[in-house]
Amino acid sequence: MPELPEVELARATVDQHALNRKIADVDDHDEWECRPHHPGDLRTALVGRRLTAARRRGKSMWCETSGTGRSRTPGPLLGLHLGMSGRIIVTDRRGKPSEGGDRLGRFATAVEQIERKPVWVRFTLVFEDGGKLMLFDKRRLGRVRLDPDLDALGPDAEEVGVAEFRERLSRGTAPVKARLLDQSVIAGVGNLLADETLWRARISPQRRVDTLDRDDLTTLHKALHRATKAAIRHGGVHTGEVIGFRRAGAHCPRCGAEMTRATVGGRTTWWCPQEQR
DNA sequence: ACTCGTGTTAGCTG
DNA sequence: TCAGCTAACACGAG
Repeated sequence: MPELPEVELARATVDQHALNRKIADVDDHDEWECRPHHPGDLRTALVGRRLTAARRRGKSMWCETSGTGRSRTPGPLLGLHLGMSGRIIVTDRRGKPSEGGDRLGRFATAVEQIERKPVWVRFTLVFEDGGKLMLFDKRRLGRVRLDPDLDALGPDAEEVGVAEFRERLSRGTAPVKARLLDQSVIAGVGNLLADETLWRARISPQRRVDTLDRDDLTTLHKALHRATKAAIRHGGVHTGEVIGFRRAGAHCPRCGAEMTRATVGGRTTWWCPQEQR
């Protein structure tokens, strides 16, 4: 589920509903999700503080925290990574989930899921008012950590300018899709957003970056920007124009040619062999 | 039973 | 040393 658009929606939910509520308790028992911390570490670091801001770069999000008591010194950053299947759920004092930027009805499912699979709640902040911020993560590839290292991330895919994009993406000889997926080059592009972007730009995922000219890179930058914006607006990367056609026997929604599948950059990749060159 | 997967990363290779 | 690639991670879904 989570690529940049989903993480941005999660960040917006935290920003709108979880800030400035005092943290009364923390459930950080999941040693895998909270590694390398140990149970109680996050609790000790966070109880008594408030989240003061929700930030994001690529697929990584983090919250700034306040000082405790009289201390004005800010607390640690709380890093939240959704991994492959994580989602953030914030509830109010009555246990009702916040709507966030999400569609109607989605949170009803979230509540049902939590009730049906409480073990998939890997991390919880309990606020003084009784509400919670939960990381619900089926596959357990998400991560919670204090003061996460963000230095390895490239510029955010939604914000990077065309000149820097061209310069960073064109370095090396890898297939363009592998380069798009490399979070140290550009942060935020996942498997589906990469396929959507390349389809919009009419560029083959297998094209080596050293064969792309200036115009190709400009086109790609514009496609990435538009695909990302559209995904955020429509509620997730799965709403992309070509995503529903990433399956055997499907045909390109623009030209009708049969879609092709291969592994590129280590991930299952679908593209239109007619238009994407 | 067996394969696949919307993410990240340690470890290997040339 | 580095760019690039693979396997492994956890665990449910088909």
